[in-house]
Amino acid sequence: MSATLKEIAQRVGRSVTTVSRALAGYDDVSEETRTLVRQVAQEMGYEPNIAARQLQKQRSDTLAIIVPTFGPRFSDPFFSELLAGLGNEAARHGFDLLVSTRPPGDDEQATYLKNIRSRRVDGFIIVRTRARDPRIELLQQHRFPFVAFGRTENELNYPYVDEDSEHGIRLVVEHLVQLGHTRLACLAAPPELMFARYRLRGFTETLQRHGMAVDPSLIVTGDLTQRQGRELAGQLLDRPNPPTAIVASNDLMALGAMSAAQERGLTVGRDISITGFDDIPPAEHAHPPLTTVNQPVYKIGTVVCQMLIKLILGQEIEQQQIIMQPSLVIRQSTGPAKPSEGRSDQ
Amino acid sequence: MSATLKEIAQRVGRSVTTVSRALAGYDDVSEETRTLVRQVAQEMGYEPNIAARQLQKQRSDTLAIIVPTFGPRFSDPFFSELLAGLGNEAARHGFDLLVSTRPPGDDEQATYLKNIRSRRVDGFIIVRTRARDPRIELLQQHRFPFVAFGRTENELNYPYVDEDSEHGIRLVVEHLVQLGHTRLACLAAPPELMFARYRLRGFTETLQRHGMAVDPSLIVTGDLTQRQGRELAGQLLDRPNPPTAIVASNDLMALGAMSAAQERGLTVGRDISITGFDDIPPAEHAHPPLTTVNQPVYKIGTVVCQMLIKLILGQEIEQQQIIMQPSLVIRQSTGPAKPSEGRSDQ
DNA sequence: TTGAAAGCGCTAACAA
DNA sequence: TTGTTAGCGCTTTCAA
Repeated sequence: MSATLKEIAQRVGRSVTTVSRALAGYDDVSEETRTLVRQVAQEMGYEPNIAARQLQKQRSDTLAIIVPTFGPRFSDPFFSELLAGLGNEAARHGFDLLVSTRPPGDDEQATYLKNIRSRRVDGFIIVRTRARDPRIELLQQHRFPFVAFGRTENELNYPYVDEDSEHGIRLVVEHLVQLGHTRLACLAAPPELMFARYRLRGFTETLQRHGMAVDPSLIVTGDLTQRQGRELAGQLLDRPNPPTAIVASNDLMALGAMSAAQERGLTVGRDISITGFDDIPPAEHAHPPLTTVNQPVYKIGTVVCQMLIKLILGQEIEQQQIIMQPSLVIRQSTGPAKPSEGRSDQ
Repeated sequence: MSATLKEIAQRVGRSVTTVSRALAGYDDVSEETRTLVRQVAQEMGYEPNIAARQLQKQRSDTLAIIVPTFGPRFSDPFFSELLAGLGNEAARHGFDLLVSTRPPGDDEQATYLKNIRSRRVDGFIIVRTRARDPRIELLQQHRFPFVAFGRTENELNYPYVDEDSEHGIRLVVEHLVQLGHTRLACLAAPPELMFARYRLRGFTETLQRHGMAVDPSLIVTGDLTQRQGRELAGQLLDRPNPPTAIVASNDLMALGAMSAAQERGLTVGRDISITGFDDIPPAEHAHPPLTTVNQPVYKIGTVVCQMLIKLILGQEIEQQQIIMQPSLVIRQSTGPAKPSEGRSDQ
């Protein structure tokens, strides 16, 4: 069906070697031969057999991302956007992107190992880094190329891109404090996720810096889904002395929290302030539009991808570790704290 | 680094062939040899080299999906979920999933051709079928395995899974008619997309069946994003004689429409009814929760994937064309039409 | 400027 | 039960 070098060679009356070199653009092929070969290759719709080339070159020109996710369904716009960034950049460099989802755990490790050993891919993109991340340890141990989106606890010496979550949340909290809020709740994320720690730390430290007490009962942990944001925020709001502002660790939970507030007849931005993190498209188009922290996910995807490809090609990387500064996007889901509102006791 | 058959062969003092067969589980290998080989392979962390196997077997055990998308960013939960369904099912059968995004057009075709000719993948998943779909024609012409999610205008004889959009919208419109609505608007989708046609047809035909006029000015076409849903619905609502219900072609636009209504001080489900299609997770957690049509996207992903793998393996497919029946999910974004409200003239 | 030969790691037909 | 041989399609020495 699709042509091989051999077939072209027969047609042009040259050896396979010569055809190969003509196509590869080597200059030790006569102008005449080169033109002829190229033309015939074109005519025959020649496209090199990937497997053969891989076997010979010991490279697959393929990148992999294994999205750590619980449950079969996942639908976070955050990931769609990251995938688009990674995929488009990979394509620009002639690389393919292999995507799979796998829950964290032993099976996950096995999948990495298998891909490494079978030479299935040339490098990995690691997302949602964990405090102590076995994936990174495994990859380092095998000296296998990878770039992470996120840091780890012990700050190993590996290439990563991350945004400064702590700073992002600081901006959020300061914005709320300026608006007069004093009872702030936090929808935190699972503490094994590094970004969750940074965001939580940004929350508590900024409050403390402003001389405000941190009420541990106002810090609850969710699984980053809209559903949980809605449930947990609901519980928070149903308490006798509810918070006047809710700082969510991601937009999805914030959006859920908005629903919870609205279900209780509250007007978001007036009766309660809610903030997110990520700035996914729905944040802008929610009602009211969500105040959040903009994280350039698409951009991060492209940068991560570029770094990984350089690593694979053995090129120099200018900067091995990149921290991007996120920015606060003030929309209408935040507003001044209501004058007195149930402070004091209770 | 990672072991090869040859290395194992040397260690166990057998030929490469024997090792290969022992590992493959052929029964023409002595029990003793088999055990030994397996054990050594295990010890050495052997994993077959994919490229070599592909080259030999002329199969890549890889599926590809090229998501047709305009602009670099895309973030539709619909696709995340479809990807999860496809990917998980593929993994179950030992297949990998290659994901890329490419805007419709010439470059798209070239990408398909390249993957076919280079034997990069064994089959394609086609999504968002178009009325006359060049991808399907190309693939058919090359006799290359594929399964589509969606039909085409001329209903070619190819394997597909689709949901009955026409029926889905019919359920929606009948629900609204029962609630007393008479001025229904439609946020349609680009007409080259087949599902857009079915949904629009479902809209107009159901209205007609109920003896209601179809006002062409109440049918506007959007690009399926939340942003456009918001803009177009806004325009609709700002008219002198606005609709009392808006039927959107997908959830994202419906969610945008809800924001538009709320920005204008309307209470969705009371002052105006809005419906979606897809039943993506945010639909359930919006405020108010969105009345929509449930489409089992994850499930469709798994079925499509199963069919494609059977096709590739040359197995019999029971049913080449599958139409799934979607179901109406009534939530709070729809409610009775307000008594009189600006009917008559204007 | 060209070609013969080897080999990437694997599987399979055939022979022993 | 095992091994020899060939070959998948390509790239890359090395020699001519």
